[in-house]
This record gives sequence, structure tokens and C-alpha cells, in this order.
Amino acid sequence: MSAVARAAQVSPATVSRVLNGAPTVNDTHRERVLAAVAELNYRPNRVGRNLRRQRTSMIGVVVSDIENPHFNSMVRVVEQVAYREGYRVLLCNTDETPAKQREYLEVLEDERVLGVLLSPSDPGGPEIAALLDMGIPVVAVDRPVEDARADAVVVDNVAATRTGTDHLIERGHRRIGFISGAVEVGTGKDRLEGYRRAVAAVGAEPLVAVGGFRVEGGRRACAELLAAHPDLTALMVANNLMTIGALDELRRTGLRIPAEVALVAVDDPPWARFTEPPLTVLAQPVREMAEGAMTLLLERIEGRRSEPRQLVLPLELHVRESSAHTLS
Amino acid sequence: MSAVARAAQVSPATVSRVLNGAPTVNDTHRERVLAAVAELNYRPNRVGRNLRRQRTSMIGVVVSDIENPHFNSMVRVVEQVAYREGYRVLLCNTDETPAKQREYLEVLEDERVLGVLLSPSDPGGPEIAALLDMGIPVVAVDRPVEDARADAVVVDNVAATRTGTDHLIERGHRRIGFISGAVEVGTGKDRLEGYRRAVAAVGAEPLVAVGGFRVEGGRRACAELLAAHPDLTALMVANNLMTIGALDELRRTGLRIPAEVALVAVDDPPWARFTEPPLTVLAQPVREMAEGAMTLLLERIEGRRSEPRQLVLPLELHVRESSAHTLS
DNA sequence: CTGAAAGCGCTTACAG
DNA sequence: CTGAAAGCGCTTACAG
Repeated sequence: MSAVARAAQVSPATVSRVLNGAPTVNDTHRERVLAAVAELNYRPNRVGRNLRRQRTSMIGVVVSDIENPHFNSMVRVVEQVAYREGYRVLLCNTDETPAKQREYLEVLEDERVLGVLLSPSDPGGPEIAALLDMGIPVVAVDRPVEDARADAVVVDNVAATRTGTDHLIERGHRRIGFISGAVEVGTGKDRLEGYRRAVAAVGAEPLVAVGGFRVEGGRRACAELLAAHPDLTALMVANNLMTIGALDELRRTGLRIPAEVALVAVDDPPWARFTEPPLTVLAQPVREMAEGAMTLLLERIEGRRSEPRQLVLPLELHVRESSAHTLS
Repeated sequence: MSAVARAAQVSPATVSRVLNGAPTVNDTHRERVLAAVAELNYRPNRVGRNLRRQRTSMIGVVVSDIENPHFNSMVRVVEQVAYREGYRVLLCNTDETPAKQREYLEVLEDERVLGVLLSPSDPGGPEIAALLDMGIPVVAVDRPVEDARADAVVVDNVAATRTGTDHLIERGHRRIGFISGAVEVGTGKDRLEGYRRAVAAVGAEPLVAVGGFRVEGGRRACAELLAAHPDLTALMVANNLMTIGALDELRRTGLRIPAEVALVAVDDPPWARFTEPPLTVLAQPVREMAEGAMTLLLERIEGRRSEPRQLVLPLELHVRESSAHTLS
């Protein structure tokens, strides 16, 4: 910058003013500065600016599994909104491990990001409180966090699996298996709860196997359920990745969907309409969640709100063919 | 930091040494510093460190469509490697637009990232040269860039669609449609070229529609081809998103796969085995590409290589049922 | 409208 | 082994 100042025969302060669009700069000076910038191929160093301004332009986005279509649709929307508003996205992927979450949140704190969007692997981690202590706003997405100062955008997971299971019950099913996510996380617990309530309401026995939200776990859980309960007629699966595993396992065993096993899944990834048969799903309002989360975060960052807020959005049942068979 | 120094009754220099694990620190001092750090809940400010060290720990990752499973699998692997090696990932999504690419690359330059992984929307953008001029290494992924100083990891796209089309030709097809990506990007051009060579080799007529690599474009291109060439018996689709669109269109028209239209697609997303019928695909070696790209980038960042390198990886044909029908 | 000066939070060569 | 000092590249209150 001082090289530019020298070339333009002005002070560094004036260069800075020109670069930041300050109104109070003489036109001759402005032109000389811009010419020198072009001439020297100068690009301002944001690290210096960030230090001086005591403010970066970065938002940390911490997801638990970036390969999950649910999260990457969300990341996409978040990135679009951030870009539009002039912020950058620092992407972190915790692979569902509390240790990685802790390390990443500490890094984000040290990098002095403006705010954090977090789909927690560990909703009670003390590093969440540390961020809030430092004045860095946190918006929990998908799953709430324990610290009450954080904002949150969640969906009504209990209602979702309740609705999905009720749908199967209406179709005459009573032996309904549930492939659950990790029950240590809120989403997993709530989805299991919705299922339990639905089967309890008609006096059916809960048949549960835990698949941990990943493809392989879904396959294993499906195999377990089929082995333990050969009489089951329907499956409710708690997310899209486990659904891939479950479909693969069902295909392997040769069971027909929906005639022998009906299927309802949480999440509506792009491929759900193209499996055989197309899947009945509970679609998450991904775009609304991402936009809601960014709205809450930007309100905080820009100082327009200080009271915590929580957004609860509904999932939507899309009935397709995987549940089209009615038991008689 | 000066507060910590005061509390520990040492100089800021000593605090810095303790925090950075310098060996030459008296144990008493070390303990006093660590106690003060814990007491004051001190977290070092990386912005200050970055400025002083003239070095950040950030890698820019610029993809053209983060919602595409191909790229998000890649981003996942990149993130894992970066984390393991102590680097952070700044994620940028260009939505296939040169303008967004330019803006993001300028931002990455200004943020003084250590290096950039770029799947270019505009392989000739002058901002790529600007990064290299500034000494920031660039590794092109998926598609090469024009500047010869950049490293690159690409797949052999010409061979891929050539192989896929030859596979259809062996099954007796001669009226083979091609749903192309954007031909302005290398991948799109090369995939089209492989198809052209294959049909030319048997004297068949090339039947091409451009779908631009996105779902809607794929649907439109498929409809176009079916309308213009009602006699076609097979389709080769240049990526996974357009395949979703094409499948949807085929389903709408009621054409049976593979009996009435055979289908081969580039990319092997998780759902490709669960469509009806399961898809014959050309699988990209995504993990190898991401790991290769990170290896090249880290070699540059850590100064272990200065000559440009290019990695070319093969795609693999996975024959499934969407091409199982042989024409007689 | 402009410049000289201070300072953001660190790190590190230097002297002791 | 330690501290005082300089300085990374900016921005901005202040004085003129």
C-alpha cells in the first residue's frame, strides 16, 4: 500500500480512503491512486484490514456430515445468502464427532468469525458457551444446543415420524420397524419418540434398530430388524442415508416394496422419486431452514436483535409408491 | 495477551513462546502462563498472528456447484485431508458463473490463502493468473485451466464417453442421443468429443442436445431429443444431475428403460444403484481426485515442488441394468 | 480534503 | 532463558 501511495504521490491514508470509497477524496488524487493500483497490480491485504478493524467478514458453518444431501443443500443456500450479503463461509465438517466439533469451534473463535451456524454433534459442548461468551453469535440448525443464549432453527421431528408412522398405521400396518439415527442427538431422539408415540397409540410393539444416520448403519439396522422380526410389514427410516442402506438390504433379500415391506423415510433427496418404487417421504424444508438460520444470524451480527429466538418448521409428508399397499 | 502477561508476571514474548510451544521456556514461567491463560479464559487471536506471520492457514476451495454429489464428495475428502494437515477450508460456490468465480478468487487473493483448489467455471479468467503472480498455488480440479503454471487433476473425459457410447454400440444401438453439459467448459467439450468419436467410428449420426449440467437442463434436453428423433434407442447423459432430469422426462413419457431407451450416465452418485432400473454409469474416481489435488496443493504450499504437474485419472464403466437390453 | 501518528494482536530477531 | 522493540498491512481519530 505504501508503494501505491508513493506512486500516486499521496499518503497511505488517502489510498485507504480511495479503496474504501470514502466520499471525501479529491478527484485528482482518486484518479492518481486508481492508476497506481492498476499499474502496480495492487490488491489490499484483508488480513491487515481485519486486524485493524477488529472484524472479519467470515461466517463459520459447521455441519455434522457434508456428504449428506440434507446438509449440502443447506450449505448451498447458506453460501448463496452469505455471498449476497458480503460475507464468506468457512466450512467445517465434524463427521458427527464431538472432538472435531470442539476443535473447529475453537478455531472459529480464534479466527474471530462474525458468527457460527452449527448443526451440533455435541449440543452440550463447553466450546459453544465459549463462543457466546466472546460475543460470537451461534445459530443451531437442525438440532438445538443446550446453551439458551443460542438461536435455533429446527424442524418438528416428533411430529414428522409420528405422521409417517400414522400413515403406515392407516394403511393397516401394525408390525412397523424403525431404523433410528443416533439417539444421543436431538433429531435422533425426537424421531424415535414420534415413532414410539404412534405405535403406542394403537398398542403396537415398537421394533427399533439404531443405524446411526449413515448408509452402512442403515443396512445393518435393516438386516437386524428383518432377522429379529420376520413378521414386520413396514419400515420407517429416520434419514436419507440410512434409507440407501435399507433399500440395498431389502433388494438383497428380495423383499418387494411395498407389497411385502412398506417404506417411509425422513428426508426427500433428489433421487427419492427415482428409486423403485418412488419413496414416500417426510420432506425437510431445507431452503426455509437455511434462510431462516441466516436471517437469525445476520440479525445478531448486525446487532438488530439480542433476545434468543427459535424457529420450528414442519416437515411435509409426500405420499409416493413405497407405502402404496394397504394391508387387509 | 498483555493481560495474560501481566497476570503471569512475564512479558508478552514469553506468553507467545509458551503458546507456540517454544522449547526455551523456564518451567515456572510456563506454568504461570498456562495458569493465567486458563484463569482469564484467554484465546489467542489468529488474525494478529496471521498478519505478523504473513501467512494464514486457509485453503480456498472453489467449486462450480456444491449441490452436485460429485463435488460434495470431493469437498468432503478435501476437508478431511485439510483438517488432518492443520489447514482450514474456505468454501466458495460459483454456480457455474464466471463472475462469481472472479469475485471469489479475488477475495481469496486478498485473504492471502495458502492455496486454491479450483474447479473452474471460466478456465481462462485473468484472476487465476493474478493468484499465481502473487505466489498462491492453484490446482485445477475436474477441468484444467489455461494458465500453464497451475497444477491439475482431471479425468479422461473423452475416453469416458467413448467407452460408454461404445458399450451402447456393442449392444446394437445406432440411434444414440447425447445429453451434453455446457460445451464451454473442458469437461463438457471432452465428453461430447468422446461421444462423437464413438458414433463416427460406426458411421452413426450424432444426436446432441445441450443440458448445461443441471437437472432442469437435462429434462429439457431429453425432451428435445425425443421430439426431434423419435427413433432413438439409447441415451448417453454427461452428468448425474442431468440424469435425474432425463429420468424424470422418460418416466413422464412412459418409455421403458432399457427396452425402449437404454441409458448410460457419467457419474456414480449413491442413488444410481437404486433407480429403476439401476444405472449403467461411468464412475469418477472422486476420492482419488480429491486426494491427488490436495497432495499437489500441499507439495506447493510446503515448497516441495515448483514444476507444474498434471494428474489424469480414468473413469470406470459399471454396467448395470439401464443398458441391459441388446437390440436385435 | 489530507497527512502524520497511533494501534489492532501478535511474533521474532536481537541484545543481554 | 527473557524482555524490549520493531513491525506485519491496514484504518481512523485527530489536527490542520
